[in-house]
Amino acid sequence: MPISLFVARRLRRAARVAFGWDELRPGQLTAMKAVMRRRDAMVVMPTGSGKSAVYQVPGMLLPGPTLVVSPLIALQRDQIAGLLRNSGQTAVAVNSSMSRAQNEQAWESASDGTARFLFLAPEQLAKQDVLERLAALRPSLFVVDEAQCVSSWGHDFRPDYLRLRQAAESIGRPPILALTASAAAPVRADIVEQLGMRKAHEVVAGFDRPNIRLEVTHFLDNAAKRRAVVERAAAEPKPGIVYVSTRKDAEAYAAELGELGLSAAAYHAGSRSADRSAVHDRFLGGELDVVVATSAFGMGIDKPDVRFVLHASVPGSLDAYYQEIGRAGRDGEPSRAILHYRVEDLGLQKFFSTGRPDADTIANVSRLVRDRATPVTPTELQEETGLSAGRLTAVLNLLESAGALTTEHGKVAPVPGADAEETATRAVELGTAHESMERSRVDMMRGLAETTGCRRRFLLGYFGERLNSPCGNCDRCEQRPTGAEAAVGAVPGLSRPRTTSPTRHDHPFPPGTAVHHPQWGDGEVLTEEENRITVLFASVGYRTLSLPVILEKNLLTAAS
DNA sequence: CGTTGCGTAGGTACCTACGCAACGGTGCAGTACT
Repeated sequence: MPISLFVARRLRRAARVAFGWDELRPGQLTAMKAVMRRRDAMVVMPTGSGKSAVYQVPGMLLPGPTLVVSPLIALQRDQIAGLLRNSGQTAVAVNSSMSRAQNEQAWESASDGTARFLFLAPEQLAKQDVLERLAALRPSLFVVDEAQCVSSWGHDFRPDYLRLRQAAESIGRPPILALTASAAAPVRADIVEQLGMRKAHEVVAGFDRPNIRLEVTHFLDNAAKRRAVVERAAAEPKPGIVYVSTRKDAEAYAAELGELGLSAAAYHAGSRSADRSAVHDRFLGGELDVVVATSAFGMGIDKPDVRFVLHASVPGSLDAYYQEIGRAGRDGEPSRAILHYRVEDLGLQKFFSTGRPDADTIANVSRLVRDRATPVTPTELQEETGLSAGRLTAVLNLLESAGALTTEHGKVAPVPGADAEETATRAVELGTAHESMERSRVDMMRGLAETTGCRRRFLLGYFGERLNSPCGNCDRCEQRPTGAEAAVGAVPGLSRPRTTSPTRHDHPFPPGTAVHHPQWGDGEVLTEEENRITVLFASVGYRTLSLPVILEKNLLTAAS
């Protein structure tokens, strides 16, 4: 019998015995087989599609324990409980919420084989003693759950995410499995690069959630928008989530909705953790009509019957938007994603997307490392520079990417022969490039809000998925119900007959085309609407280009 | 980048207008303190 059939049979049997599943979905099986063949794998599957099983089933069959890097301690608890409940498997976690004795106990069960799964936050893997213990465990699989965090948090907020590559190498480099529910192409590429994945097998399931109606309402006046948010949240079928961009707004809207007699609560990182988990539990338990939340309310919210997600303000990227609206309608019933849009609201998101380390700080840290005769610990550097731990790690990450320094056994040393000035400049450039990409992601959010075409087509195009006919379930489609999308791609001044083939284009840059721009280099066309296209450039991020202009000035060339 | 809150200048005895500074999101871990 061919080996792959044999592996598939083992996987199916394990899934049946442990989880009681009669069969595995095609995406699941493909990804599991890659894991069993000790290949690196990048898996993008929607929540609720059995994504966790991709590591849980092979984890039972592989010889060594499975290490799971997971961003939130609360999420780790849920998954440990879920594993025990669904399959009887014992899993443990090591983190700061537990006593020293509890953590010791967890290490013990991981090493004697009682626990097959060990959950850790990335910050744990920044510690030398943790790495040594992990190396001794000889894990068979290195899982990065919620892997979008590598890209979205690693560059600034939680820089230890960018050190996972080194961590994996120092514990014997087991195969890496990255799991996420949503990641556009550049995010996937960033994850693969930052984790140092080799020939990663990619499994990307469909992004479309056709039961969620997409809608955007434009406002000029802030007061009018705020009134409309309250009215809409009150009028929609419950339960629902209102996303806001500040803690203050969360409190304000929750209070207003409460005054209207709704059962509403605010959720953000500024509240006490007991209050936060109470809101979480009450929402999942069906006691709350509406949660008004910042982006803190997200991962781990798996409630099937959320009927609407209302954005009181734009999120910072289509990735964030998609994740947030994706919490609606998981039961497959009709649901709504409503965005209340003001162009001014993009300002706050632009602000959030800045904050890279400045050139002086980078040069200073580089000099300090270089001036030392021996490798230096980050703690020492922190004392000398006065930078916070996170800030310093972000600077070190940039300098390391630029080839200025290396980290070994938890100590930082200069790369022999590297030009100090050149590498510092390179580090600054890397920071700038990342910031430019982040800001272009905000522009894509604007693109969705301001598109004149089908919103779902735009959104799916961003994720690299092409929708050939308009969705019929967004406000744009409803405004132009007859042959609306036949006009897509039309250049003003050219009359063209309505076509039954919506994939025909009268320009050489349909979505999916690889293109080259003299200033921005290589890119790929993502979406098209009326007389413009959106291109993702590797160097500068997303750019929206006017078709008449690029055609007239011959600005863009199709690569193949 | 836009909103908000504070202080001051203006012209009129308290209230309005303006300018400028501060603020804005996501969590881990480890330490200090009840």
